[in-house]
Formats: sequence, C-alpha cells, structure tokens
Amino acid sequence: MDQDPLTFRIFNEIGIISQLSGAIMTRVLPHGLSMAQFGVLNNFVRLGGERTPAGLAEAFQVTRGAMTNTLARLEAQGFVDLRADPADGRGKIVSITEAGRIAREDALAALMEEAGKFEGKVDWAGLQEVLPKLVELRKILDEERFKGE
Amino acid sequence: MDQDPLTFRIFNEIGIISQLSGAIMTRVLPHGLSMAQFGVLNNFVRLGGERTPAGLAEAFQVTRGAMTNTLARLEAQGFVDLRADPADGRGKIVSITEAGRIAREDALAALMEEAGKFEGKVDWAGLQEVLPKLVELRKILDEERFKGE
DNA sequence: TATATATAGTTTAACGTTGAATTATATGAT
DNA sequence: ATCATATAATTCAACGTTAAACTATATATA
Repeated sequence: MDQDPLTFRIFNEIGIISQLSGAIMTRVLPHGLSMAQFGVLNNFVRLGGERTPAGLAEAFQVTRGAMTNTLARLEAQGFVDLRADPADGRGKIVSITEAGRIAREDALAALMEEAGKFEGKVDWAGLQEVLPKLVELRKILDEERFKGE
Repeated sequence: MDQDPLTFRIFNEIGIISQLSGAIMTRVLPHGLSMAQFGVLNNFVRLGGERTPAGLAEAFQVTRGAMTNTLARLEAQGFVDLRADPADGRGKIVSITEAGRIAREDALAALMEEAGKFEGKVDWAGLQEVLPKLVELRKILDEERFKGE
C-alpha cells in the first residue's frame, strides 16, 4: 500500500472510512433508518419546507431511481408524505411527517451519542483543517461528472 | 449542510468523494474490472506471492462472502487461479495469472491517465497533509469494529 | 396548432456489499 | 479417541446504488 501513488492512497483511505463510518452509523440508527433515509429527514428538519424527489436526488448526489427507493421506504414507515404537485402533472411534492421529525430526533441523538465515544480519540482540530480540502476535492470530482455530457 | 456538526460534514464529504471517485475509476477501468477486482490484482503484483481468500478479505476490509464473489469474477475472466490448499482441506490458494498481470497493467495505465486529468486542478500538496489524518481516523474507526465481539 | 424535445418519476437488471446460515475441515480439551 | 469449538469458504436474501428503458406530462419551435 505504501508504494501506491498518493492519489490511490487518498482514495483508498476515503473509501475505507466511508465504508466503516457508514457501517457504524447504520448500526446505531434507530427505527430501521438507513443513512440515506436519515439524510433526507435531517435535510427536511434543518431546511424546512417541502421538496421534489428530483430536488432531493440532486441535493444528495444520487440518481432519481435511488431517491424513489429511499422515499418509498420513508413513506412506508410514515416518515414522509408524498402528494401530487398541483402545478405540474409529472411532479410530486415531499414533506416530512410528525413521526418523521421524531425519528430524526431519535436518530440524531443516537448518532451524537456514538460520536461522543470518539471524543478524545480523534483529533478533531486536525480534521477541521482537513474539511475544506475535502470539500475542494469533492467539487473538482463533481465537475468531472458532467464533462462528457 | 453548513450547520451540521463537524463530524457529519466530514463523513458526508468523505462519503460523496468515495462515491464519485469510485464511479470515475470504474468508468475508466478496462477489461470490465471493478475497483474491488483491480485492488486484488494490484495487491498481487505489488506484493507478489500467493494469498488465501480469507487473507485477501482481511486485507481489503471486506467480508469473506464479498471476496468469494470478487475472486469468482476474477477467475471467470482468467485473471486469477484458485486451487485447493494441500496443507488445509478447508482452504484455497489464490494466485494471479499472466492475463491478470496484463489486465492490471492496462488498468493502472488507464487510472494514471485519468489521474493526469486532475493534475493542476487538485492541490495534491495539500492533500498530502490530509493523508496521515485520514489514516489516523481510519485506524480509530477500525478498532471500533471489534469492540463488542 | 403540431410536433419535437425536455423533464419528473418509476421500474428493472445488475453490481458490490453485508450478515447470517451452511458445509467441510482443523484444533483443542477431556 | 471423542466431542466441542473454531476456522475456511460458499450461499442466500436483503440493501442501496447505478444505468437504462419506460410512462406521463411540459415546453419550445416550426
């Protein structure tokens, strides 16, 4: 691993961290919520208002098919509400339900508690410096997505 | 997103980068190789010798079921060879084939060429500082995996 | 107004993964 | 030597994802 070029090592570490953190979070989340589902609920609570499936898909960098799936599961659990868009026959409008707010609250608490276990172990100050560089890298990769279109 | 706690923002960026970089690499890889498959071939070339499926699974932080799947696909393409371990009736021994070496060579070239497109755009010097912090974070998450066992 | 093109959402097959169950073999304790 | 336990590998169902095909509706152009 040590002789791999920097690029690979970075992406390799990022891939593993993504997998491990996702596994930990999923294990901790209540109400059978996946990270994708929690993300949607959290987005609704933080930003308020309503969304279209297409808007959510774009916000989470995910295909519309994936968002259809996530929303269907959230709806089945009663955590979001889907209704036809009166202004656009093709569209739907998504909103969070009261049960969804509660689930999100519980989930946030569980994630925070889990994060607490890493306090002291992890150099958060160091990671604070890392964040902007990750953001920059993400934006560059993101631009590349639309090059050939 | 800006009001999420640092933890979430870090893991969120990492998750997106993982997804985007994986998509780009998969698109670029020749011979129908997935990243998982390339990783195995690359490991063989860099480190030489032979491996057991269990050893590979551990090295790549993946379940044995996943490695069984990856190896089956590599074997079907003729890129690795699987044979019974003469010293252990349960085990198998995996080795890379000549076709596997060639595929790995092609894949590495393709990945390098793609990486070249990001030269200049990405602040690699800055990312060099990021790497050790990612490694540290990964190790801590990794330890947590075995806590309750 | 008719027609072409774009967009919203869903569906489907395939992928790589997990976790749990299963089979086969090894190892260790009594 | 037997029996319990551990380990190697595989299989299976489920998940979340993608890409592509599809249906339905909107929009723009000729």
